[in-house]
Amino acid sequence: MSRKTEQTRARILQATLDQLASASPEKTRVSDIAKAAGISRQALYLHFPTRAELLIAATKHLDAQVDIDASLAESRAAATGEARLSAFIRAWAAHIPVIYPVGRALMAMQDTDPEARAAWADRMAAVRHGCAAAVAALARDGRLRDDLSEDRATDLLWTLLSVRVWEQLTRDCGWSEAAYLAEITRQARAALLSA
Amino acid sequence: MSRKTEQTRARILQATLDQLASASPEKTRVSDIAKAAGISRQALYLHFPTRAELLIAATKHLDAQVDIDASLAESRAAATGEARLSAFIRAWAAHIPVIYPVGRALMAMQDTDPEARAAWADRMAAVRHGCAAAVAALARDGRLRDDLSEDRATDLLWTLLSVRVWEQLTRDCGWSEAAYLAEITRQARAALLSA
DNA sequence: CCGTCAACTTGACACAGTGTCAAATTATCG
DNA sequence: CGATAATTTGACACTGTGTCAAGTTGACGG
Repeated sequence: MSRKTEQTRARILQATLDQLASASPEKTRVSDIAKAAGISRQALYLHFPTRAELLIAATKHLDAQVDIDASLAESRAAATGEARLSAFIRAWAAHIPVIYPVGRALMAMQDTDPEARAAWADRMAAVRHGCAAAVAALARDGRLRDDLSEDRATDLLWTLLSVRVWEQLTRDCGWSEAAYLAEITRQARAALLSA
Repeated sequence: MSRKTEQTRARILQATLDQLASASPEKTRVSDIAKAAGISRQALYLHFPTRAELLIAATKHLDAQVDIDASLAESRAAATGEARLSAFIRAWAAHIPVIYPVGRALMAMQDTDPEARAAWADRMAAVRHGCAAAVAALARDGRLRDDLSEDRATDLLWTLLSVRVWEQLTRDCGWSEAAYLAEITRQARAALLSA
């Protein structure tokens, strides 16, 4: 892959993210993205075989830029389970708005494209993994609600932290991100911690 | 509107609900529904102008069949705010699986069709109204968390009871409906009630 | 300075699904 | 039975994705 190919590829990916962020993701067409990248629609297909793969690649491109692992470092380093839970929620709450535009596009494709479905499921599985780690830390401290298995607790936390919940609270209900963070943290503690 | 027209209309609506329930709603085409109803695709368009309107009509048809108001009677009759909350959640939890297939189809169209969006938003607004009533009853009893406005509390309950949350817990996580009901009720109490 | 090869453009087309139209046919109802 | 409403058949426009082929541009090595 030549220097130029790589440059164009990056340009397309950036144009994809820009376009998704500015217009409603669902009605962003391949031709819109190509135009934003300054190439023809057909040229875009020389780099990415399908719309779904383009979106998936854009997600990875975004990941490479933001380095989610760094923001999770605080969570991993936490001394107690409770601290770990708080730090995890804080990191994730800060991350959602970043991935939301492309996430929305990917979610909208879930029904029609199995690849997009798998890609999004994969990312959500990573979040679930983080939830599970926080739950395990709580359990280790003996702070997990005793009528809840770790699996159930993970399901609950994962659902509480889902993009859909964030979307409804911040977009439909108009909550600020700070209000979301505060209330969801409280909610997660109420859901998981023993009395 | 003649007898026959009404019969056909009802047959189409029922076929729509059946089809939506048996196949994945997003990929149920107008032609599939017409076939299930035993008429031609074009004949279906004589009764419903667009796919969106058909889905909306199917939702109303379903409503007429199930009589949601009756199941909410217990909630409205509740003596205390807490009883009202529990009864409301119970009624809604029983109702979600019923409306889920058509709701899923409507949700999938939200991005492309403004009418479908409005129709679904309207139904969700009705749920929100029920949430608000339960919250108001709690407030009247002085049982509402004092650091929460009624609006905020309603937002929270409404989100907790959203179809997406139900979907994730019961479909993705495999929770039984009973488990969903128990945990969401607990969650709602933890979210709203003062200590 | 000139080929060559890769990247890109232009324009055409197939395909699926929605929605529209007109003409012919079949039911239904008074 | 006859008028009219309901339905069928078949064709077509439109949108967006994805494919294909032929021609153009430009960078780079010899």
